[in-house]
Amino acid sequence: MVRVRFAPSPTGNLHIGGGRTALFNWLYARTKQGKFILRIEDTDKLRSKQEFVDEILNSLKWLGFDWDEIYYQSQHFETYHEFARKLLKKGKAYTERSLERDGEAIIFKVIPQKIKTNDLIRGEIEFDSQVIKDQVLIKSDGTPTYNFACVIDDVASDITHVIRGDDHISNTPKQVLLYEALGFKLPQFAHLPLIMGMEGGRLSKRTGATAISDYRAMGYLPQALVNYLLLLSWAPGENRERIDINEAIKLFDLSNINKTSATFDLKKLGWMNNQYLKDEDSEKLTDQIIPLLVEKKYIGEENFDKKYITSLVKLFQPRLSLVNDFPDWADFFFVDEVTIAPKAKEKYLNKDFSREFALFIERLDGLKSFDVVSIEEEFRSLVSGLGIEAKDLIHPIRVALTGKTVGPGLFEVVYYLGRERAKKRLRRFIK
RNA sequence: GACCCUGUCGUCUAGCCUGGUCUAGGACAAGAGCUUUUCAAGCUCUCGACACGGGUUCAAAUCCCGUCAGGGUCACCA
Repeated sequence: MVRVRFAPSPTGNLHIGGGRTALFNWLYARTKQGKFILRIEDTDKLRSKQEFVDEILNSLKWLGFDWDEIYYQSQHFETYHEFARKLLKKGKAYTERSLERDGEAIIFKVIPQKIKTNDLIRGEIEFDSQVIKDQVLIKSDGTPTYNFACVIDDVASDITHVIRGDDHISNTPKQVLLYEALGFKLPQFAHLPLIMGMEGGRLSKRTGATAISDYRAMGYLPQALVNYLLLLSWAPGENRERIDINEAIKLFDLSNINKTSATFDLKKLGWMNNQYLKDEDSEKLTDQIIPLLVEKKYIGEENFDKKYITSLVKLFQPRLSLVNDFPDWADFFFVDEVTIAPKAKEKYLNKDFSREFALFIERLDGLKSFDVVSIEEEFRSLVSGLGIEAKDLIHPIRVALTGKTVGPGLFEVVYYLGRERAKKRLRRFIK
């Protein structure tokens, strides 16, 4: 059975690169109906923090990656020592006492040889152990080093496929040497290409947010982020961009993962998010948006009309690229005084519309049924009577009502604003 | 510096394994236009790439070699 693992160290948040590694491991496990093991690499006592463990677990859950087992390295220190002692006894390792440190380190002797590994993504890779120094297994403080613990744990957990970032390629020969010295069977290795920032080099804070939780906070949908990440070194074929995770499980295979590192492109992520936002359940989205509106003091914490807000969400859904854009885009539905953007005023409210606005108010007052269709009918009849084009009045009215030059269809805006509020906003421009 | 990995539109990629169907396909971005209402939505169109040089071959994006470029790793960090 396929058993894979994702092994973050809780010395920081789960970042985009880690999320992608988790994704491919999880996907592979689900594709092969194997197990996905989460291993917390908390051997560094000083830098490991519980809050990071929580953060990583939450991010993973948010992305939708459930794990079958969880394993903490800090609970297995005895095992590391046991195997280190074995190597010592076999003469494959030695101890060393340094002047600056207390305690004794256990160090692995590297014997000159050629090491060949067959990587599932890159093919055959050959190393010469001459370039590898003797490896510390147990540090003077008694904690294991990364490469040693990694090997012991992968064996302890029966890991069949080690799927990890490209940056671990040069750790592979060191680990292979340890597998051989301990007489363990080698797993299959698969090294994923790295994700780069827009300016080249690793994705870093300078290039934008790196933590998965940041993307969550900004208003990206997990499905969109996962879909985007998936496309960053894998393609479902048939020129498809959107792919549902369950479909990906059917189509995924390690063999068609790219070898080339990919640049993280926020614009495409934004487009992807919009694709998913369009189809997202409006009520669910509303639940996500309500706290944002509360925060802006657009609504109270208790008394608000959820149905009404849901209707507004529906209005903006097709054109929203971030959930968090909603409060700013739809602010005119929630504030008493709309602020008119100077540029908007200059573009569409640059002359006197007193007569037109007054006539429109009259039409609104005369409406027996205040609904989107009727509003539009009255408006059309008004402009044809005035002998002007619809757009000549639509834009000025939109700016007067919303303060913006862009937004949902005008008649929907009037309808959801309500007759009285619409009239009040128009009157401000009647001299 | 040493070792390792990688090079198709600005970006993500299809094609490469199993040479001809590739005057290289799609998506994002950009630009232009359309939409009896805006665009940050939708539709249409345009721009735009096989890193370079040498082989092999009737034929190379596809196979081989070299160069160059980018990236990664060289800790008692993980």
